[in-house]
Amino acid sequence: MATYFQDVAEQMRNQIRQGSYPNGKRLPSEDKLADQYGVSRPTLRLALEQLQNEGLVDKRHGSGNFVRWPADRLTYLGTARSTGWHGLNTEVSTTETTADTSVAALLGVEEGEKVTAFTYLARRGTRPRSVTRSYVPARLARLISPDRPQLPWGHDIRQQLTAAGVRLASSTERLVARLPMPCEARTLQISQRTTVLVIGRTLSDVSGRVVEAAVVVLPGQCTEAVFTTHIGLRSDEDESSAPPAERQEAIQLVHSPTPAESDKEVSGD
Amino acid sequence: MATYFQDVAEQMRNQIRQGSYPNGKRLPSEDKLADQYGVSRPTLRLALEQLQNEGLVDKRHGSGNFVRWPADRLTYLGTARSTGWHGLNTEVSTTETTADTSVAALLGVEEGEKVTAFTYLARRGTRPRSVTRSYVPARLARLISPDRPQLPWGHDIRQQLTAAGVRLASSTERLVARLPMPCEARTLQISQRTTVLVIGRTLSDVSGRVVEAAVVVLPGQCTEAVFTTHIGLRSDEDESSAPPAERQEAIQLVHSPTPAESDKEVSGD
DNA sequence: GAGTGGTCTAGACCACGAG
DNA sequence: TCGTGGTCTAGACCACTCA
Repeated sequence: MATYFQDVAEQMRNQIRQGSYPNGKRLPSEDKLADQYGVSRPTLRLALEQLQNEGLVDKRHGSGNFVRWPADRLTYLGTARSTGWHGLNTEVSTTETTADTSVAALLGVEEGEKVTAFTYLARRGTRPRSVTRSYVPARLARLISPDRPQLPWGHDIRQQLTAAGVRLASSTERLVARLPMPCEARTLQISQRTTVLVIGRTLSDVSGRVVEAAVVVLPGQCTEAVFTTHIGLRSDEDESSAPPAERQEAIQLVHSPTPAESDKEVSGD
Repeated sequence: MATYFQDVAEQMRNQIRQGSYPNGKRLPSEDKLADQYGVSRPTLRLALEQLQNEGLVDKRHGSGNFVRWPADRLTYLGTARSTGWHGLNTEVSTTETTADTSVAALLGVEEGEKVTAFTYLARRGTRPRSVTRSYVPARLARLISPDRPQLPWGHDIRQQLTAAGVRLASSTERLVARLPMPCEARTLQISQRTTVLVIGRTLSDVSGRVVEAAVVVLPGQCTEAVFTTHIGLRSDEDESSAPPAERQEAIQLVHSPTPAESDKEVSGD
């Protein structure tokens, strides 16, 4: 009933979970595995693709396929409980730029207006685990100096805004599961065929203006996002105030890293 | 520079977005498209798979590939603003069963204890758009009667609990992007190779007990999830109270629709 | 340079849907 | 029944990694 590649995936999954292969160990080459399971290499590769999407296998071009078990997942914590996260080291870079169409729409400013972009790259060890691009209108950018960020998804910007006296009112986070754009795949060092979890976030102050907009891209295979809602006060009433934006086609990391390196790519390791 | 299948996908994407194909129209057969773009059918199918994951193409076995543009997305609204949703018709079925391991863990009850499961199937037209399985401990089940649900993801259960006097305190929603289990793919009528967005939700009362646990499975290609957080009160302080559960391997719809067929499915580990 | 995964081909056969 | 998409094969060549 099941297909070949599902069968093979099932068998390999069990092998890995039972610990037949230790974590970090290289699997036999795809040719050998194909022989071993009696299928062709394309079919075997479908099975590996499944396991990769489950976070059980880590493919490395030129090196091999590696076992990832237990498949540790990162947790993205929603705005309500944005605590720090251990085991990730995060780099930030700052760029002054102008809002393109999608950023302008998110931030609620005119297209071409000046904004400051903060790019967070979080790694576990040497492997990238998330990219965040956070945009702040120029008028607020001077309040922020993310030197040594403790928080991998730009939540320290919120803290700094608060500390600087900006009165924040609400945060909206919009999640989509999709395949990565080519540049995202490259930056995160994942295949273009594995899913990413994309979070578009806007932060508003008490006057309703958006003071920060961000896009977080996380490899679907090894992350989850958690949101906690306190139900104490009846917050169901005011839902007519801000209809959730009917058209927003693609939440995407608008790849324009620093104008200088925009032809070469970010990366580095 | 780019690969063939990305190139083809790009071209077809532009064609579709420019409206060269009207919404709902059948594309030429894969053989013809492969000829047309000068690639083999497997390569063309990779391109189609991309577009399918973007929600631009609807594949129907035996019938053809159909244009879906504009690619309307459903919006899952997090607990804070769980309003109704128009254009979906939802069916519910109720099952009394006993908690298996994963349900027991979610609900915080003993394995084997009696629980009531509500299964929501939401459709747009005839096509399924989400499956929700909501579990309530037997002691609370009598409070609930989801006759004619207005809400496709079981949020009416929360309303009924509130109406019955249960004092709710918080809701935690945990999102993962992954490939569907075979049974999920069948229920949602999607390919096993397109991603789903899975939301695990637990609802706790003021005493900290979990009163409802649910799993929502949404086709990634055509849904997004939105969470809004009000920042008025400082909710950052109490985050030590409930650490977000270190191990929860697979949030999955534990397919046991009718107890009868539960012996030959499921899997797990 | 040897070995690995990434991409691609040109076939084949099966399962499904509609007339 | 016929055309469609779903799966699978056995090769081929390229790009990457590492010794």
